[in-house]
Amino acid sequence: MSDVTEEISSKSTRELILDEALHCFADRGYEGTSLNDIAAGVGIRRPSLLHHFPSKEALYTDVFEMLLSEWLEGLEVAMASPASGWDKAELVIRAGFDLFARTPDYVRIMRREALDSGVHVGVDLSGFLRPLFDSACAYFTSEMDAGHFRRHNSQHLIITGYGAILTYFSDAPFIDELLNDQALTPENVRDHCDHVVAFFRAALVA
Amino acid sequence: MSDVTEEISSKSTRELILDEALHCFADRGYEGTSLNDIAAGVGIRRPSLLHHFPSKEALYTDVFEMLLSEWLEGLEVAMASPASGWDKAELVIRAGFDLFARTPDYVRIMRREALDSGVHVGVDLSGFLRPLFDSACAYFTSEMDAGHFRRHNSQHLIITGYGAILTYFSDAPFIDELLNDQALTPENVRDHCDHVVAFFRAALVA
DNA sequence: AACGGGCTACCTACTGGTAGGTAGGGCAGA
DNA sequence: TCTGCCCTACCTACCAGTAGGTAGCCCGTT
Repeated sequence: MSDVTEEISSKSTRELILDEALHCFADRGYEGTSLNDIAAGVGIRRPSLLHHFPSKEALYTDVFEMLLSEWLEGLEVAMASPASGWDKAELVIRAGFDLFARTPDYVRIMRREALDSGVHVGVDLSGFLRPLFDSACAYFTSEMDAGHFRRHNSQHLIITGYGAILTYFSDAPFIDELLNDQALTPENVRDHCDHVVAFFRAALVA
Repeated sequence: MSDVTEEISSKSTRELILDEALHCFADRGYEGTSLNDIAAGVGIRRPSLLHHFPSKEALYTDVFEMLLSEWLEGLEVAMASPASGWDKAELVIRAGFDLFARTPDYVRIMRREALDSGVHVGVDLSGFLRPLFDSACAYFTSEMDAGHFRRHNSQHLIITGYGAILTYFSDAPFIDELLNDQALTPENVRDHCDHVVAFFRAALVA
């Protein structure tokens, strides 16, 4: 019970910090973000922030774990679907787009982490994502064996899909300039999602 | 004449600095790299480095302009090829892979720049790349109109390709972990290139 | 009275950048 | 051939500013 009240009373500021930290880290990266920036965004001083998190790295790790758990949850639900064949692949692609469109800041943090080879985060990133990767590989391979999909190397296929989907969100500011338009409006996200789905379908389904 | 000797004597250190800066910026980003890091890598002190470049930002801009000119050169040659239809698309994809495999550090800097919306660099990035983007769009659109390719939205198609190709190099450390293998060995790069070519061919060529 | 959550004031380490000095090569003129 | 000068490339020492983090006080709630 005391747990709960403690949670409620402290959660507000703590969550405000997590939200602001998420946004700052996504926007300017780990090194480019100072605790002063985050604290100022919340409306408190840096030492007050450090009252809630023991260090910058601990704060970052907490943000990153939020990210991972949300992704894992979102994708596992889609991958556990009883659908099969192309329907399931499309379902997972669309789930990924929904997930990433909902949390573009997460995508940019993940991309930065991939670039930095995970030096800032104290969690076992590959340990987290390998199971998803492996089960996705197994799915595509079995569908190819069954003749439902054209034959491709499953690992490379998934890496290609990962890059194609994530890039649209991570590089959104850059794509804005290329398109002379806002990449992340709901319509444009849907358009791109439809395109990726159609593209992968054309490549996979004979 | 005095120009030449001046160039020869100073070029060596200047180029060493540019090389080291390229590597550091790619590895740890603009904010994560200090001038001390770069100077130490070259084997000189920071003030000596600032003798060759007026500021950190100027050094970064020089590195980035090296990148842009090399990319522009490499891709324009491929895009100017007289080939047509799928042959030309494959040629450009393979040229891109060659280019990026030769200079993976450039890819990572470009990706960081895309994430940071180009705040560090004093050059007009979209102005540089828009012509390539637009002419690639025009090419695919005309080939689709001629019935050589399946119909897709050209802009989204190129963004998908851009993401699929670049990610393999920018996220190489991350992909290493996923594959339990070195992503950037010549064999693996060739394999992935072959995969992307086959994948795009399957999606585009009816 | 105890305490949670904020504050000011401070610390050390390090940042990008500057000031000023030095070693040594190239070169014009005696 | 020697001498004096300039220039490049590097150095040490320092600057102001900012980073992350700590110590300790204040104050409203319980």
